[in-house]
Amino acid sequence: MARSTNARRPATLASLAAELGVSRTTVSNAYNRPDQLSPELRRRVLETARRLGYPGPDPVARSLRTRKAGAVGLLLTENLSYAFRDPAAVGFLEGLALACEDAGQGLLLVPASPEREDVAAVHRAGVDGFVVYSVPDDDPHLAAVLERPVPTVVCDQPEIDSVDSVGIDDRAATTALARHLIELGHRRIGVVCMRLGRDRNDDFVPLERQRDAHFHVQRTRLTALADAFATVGVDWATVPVVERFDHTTASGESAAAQVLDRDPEITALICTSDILALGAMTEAGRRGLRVPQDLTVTGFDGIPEAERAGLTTVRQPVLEKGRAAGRLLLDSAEHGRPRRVTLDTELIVGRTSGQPRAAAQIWYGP
Amino acid sequence: MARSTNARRPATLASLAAELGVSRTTVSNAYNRPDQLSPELRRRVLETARRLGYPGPDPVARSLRTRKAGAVGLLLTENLSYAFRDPAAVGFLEGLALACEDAGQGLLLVPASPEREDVAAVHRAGVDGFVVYSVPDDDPHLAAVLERPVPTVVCDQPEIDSVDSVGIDDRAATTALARHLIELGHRRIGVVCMRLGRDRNDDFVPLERQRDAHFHVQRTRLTALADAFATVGVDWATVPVVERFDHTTASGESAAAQVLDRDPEITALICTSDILALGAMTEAGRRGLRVPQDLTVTGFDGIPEAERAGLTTVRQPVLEKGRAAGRLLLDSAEHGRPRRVTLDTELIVGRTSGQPRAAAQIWYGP
DNA sequence: TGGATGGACCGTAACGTTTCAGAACCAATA
DNA sequence: TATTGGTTCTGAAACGTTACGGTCCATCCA
Repeated sequence: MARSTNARRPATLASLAAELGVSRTTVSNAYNRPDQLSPELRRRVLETARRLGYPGPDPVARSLRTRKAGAVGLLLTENLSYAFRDPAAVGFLEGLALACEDAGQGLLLVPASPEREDVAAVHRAGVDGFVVYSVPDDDPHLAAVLERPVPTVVCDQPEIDSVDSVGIDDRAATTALARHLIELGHRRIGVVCMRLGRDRNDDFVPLERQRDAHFHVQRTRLTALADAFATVGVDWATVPVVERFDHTTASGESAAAQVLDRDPEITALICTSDILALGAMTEAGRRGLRVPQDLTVTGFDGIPEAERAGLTTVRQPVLEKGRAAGRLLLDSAEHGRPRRVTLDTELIVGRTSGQPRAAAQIWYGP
Repeated sequence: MARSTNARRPATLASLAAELGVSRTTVSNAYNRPDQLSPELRRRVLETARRLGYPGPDPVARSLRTRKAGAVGLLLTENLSYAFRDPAAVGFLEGLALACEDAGQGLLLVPASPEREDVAAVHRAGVDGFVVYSVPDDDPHLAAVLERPVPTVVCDQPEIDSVDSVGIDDRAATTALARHLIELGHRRIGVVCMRLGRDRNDDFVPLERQRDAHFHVQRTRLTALADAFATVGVDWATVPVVERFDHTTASGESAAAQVLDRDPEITALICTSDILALGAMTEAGRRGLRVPQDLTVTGFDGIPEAERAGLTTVRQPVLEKGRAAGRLLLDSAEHGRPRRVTLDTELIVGRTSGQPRAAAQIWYGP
């Protein structure tokens, strides 16, 4: 059977050069450095390439030779569904994508689901650097990234020696939020937080688990809350803290319910993300609790939906965070010590925080 | 000056083999096929690797040899900001990312801004296939993708010979929407659509430009509207159609204003996306027009925000679209003719469509 | 006419890996 | 003892490209 010309072994730069009777270098130059050969020869090369079905230099072979992949890897060990549904994560992604686009670099989403222990995807990623966004500090994927000999920027992670990082001052931001609540008079509070480790624990969080939390951001916020409320005599051990693995409004609802079931007397429910807070508001409404008269609810992030809802929260510049991470990674200038970028946050006092009933009596009482 | 051992030329599989006095094959096997060598030797290999700082097989070299990049390229020639701000696009991305994750493949966002004529990024992308999402049919990036000898799936694009595609029946969906409005009695309408070509034209759209629109989806929807309204005697040439380059609610606002300025008598404003429709509602409110009593507004996509707003729209399964595109691309089974996946849509009649004033008089008059 | 200049092109040597067919060895079987 | 079968390891050949350091030759100027 005669084979069509298409079916034969695909053309390469070398075969094209042979066909033309020129050197491989010349063919390479025809694509990469048009000024290095005569226009006439270049035309012939390109025409012959078309005739032979040569699709141009193979990107992988090129990468091998030039030692440049032209892409940045993004590691976010989060179930991708949640990542794309969390406006804060999407904003980060947008910022990072913009930085990459500006630099003409691709952005590779590395397939690393939390369940999958398989680190091979990290090894297989052909990238010039990694951005690691909010993964547990004991995640094997993170370890695998750090073993790769490429620059890395971590974001919302504990600082690592000799690795650049981007983040906010979670402690200061949380402290400001806590002070706001303290000044309003809240002393009996509950907390809803995101997952604290790689294992699922949709339940109350013992002090030990809070202290050993593997998500740096969550741990820092909890500690800051504990410290702030300690200054006004609140025993943190008595504060109900509930954790949710899935980062959804539904989680916020059920977690709020769990806290309120345990201690119906709390006057404020502090959530470590807006998504959770929005769910908590739903649950409050379901119980006939008015916000903020009966219950103060706060979030964290400052996503648009929270703003619309008038949520008291901490706004953080998520897009800038992504952009900063990208810039840091792509700015290849030599730098001795690791660079740290800390972005500003802003306490947004909305309509969901107010004085607790008891405090209100003190203020407005006889 | 003595150099630290770190500064010397990085270790490779070959140098590691030399150090150990074994063949390269054996070292390769130590990483990729542990069952092919004795546990003892494997331990030695891995230990020596650690000592020499060998980070494991280079992913690019591996890709060159295996002819697998382990990643899928996504081409969306849209300003990335708008892509990440459009819930429909994010939903698509989520679906595609899920499909890739399931298959253990990476997802590479190819940096191709609409302004940038530079197609090099497409050539440079080390991927096993491409997904092309809603780019103009004359986009040079698309042409570059089609020249690459890798499988491709196009989405929301005109069908291309021998290329798989995913989409919805835009014509049928739009026709259903138009019929709904026609049955309500609307005859005098205005249209707000997304951009129709690579050039910016934030203005009214002549018939010719509608017909020659390079965005398949927009073109199809406009044609379907024209045909549907033609059946009830509406001369499409008299229908104000306004285009906006940027896909934002602000665009929806200004476009609605432009239409209403031109013809304040219209009873329905049809927008080809929910984002635009939400903006149009804002503008209607600003003018004191009640929706739907004074003005009917419709969208397209069925994003959550539209649902909350009670928008009359067409819901399309954006996540499924992304997932289907990914599955199609990654299902490497040989298939003769190109595959076409058409997903179902649903007309959502919300609170933003009603009878026009004139029609209402007919119904409820004396 | 000699020498300098610069454009056009070339040959070789990597880049770091996987694959494939087999070699060497050893134990067990006939 | 010869044969078989299995495990463990090897050598050489790709995979397709670009970097580097040239050579060659026509042209220009003095």
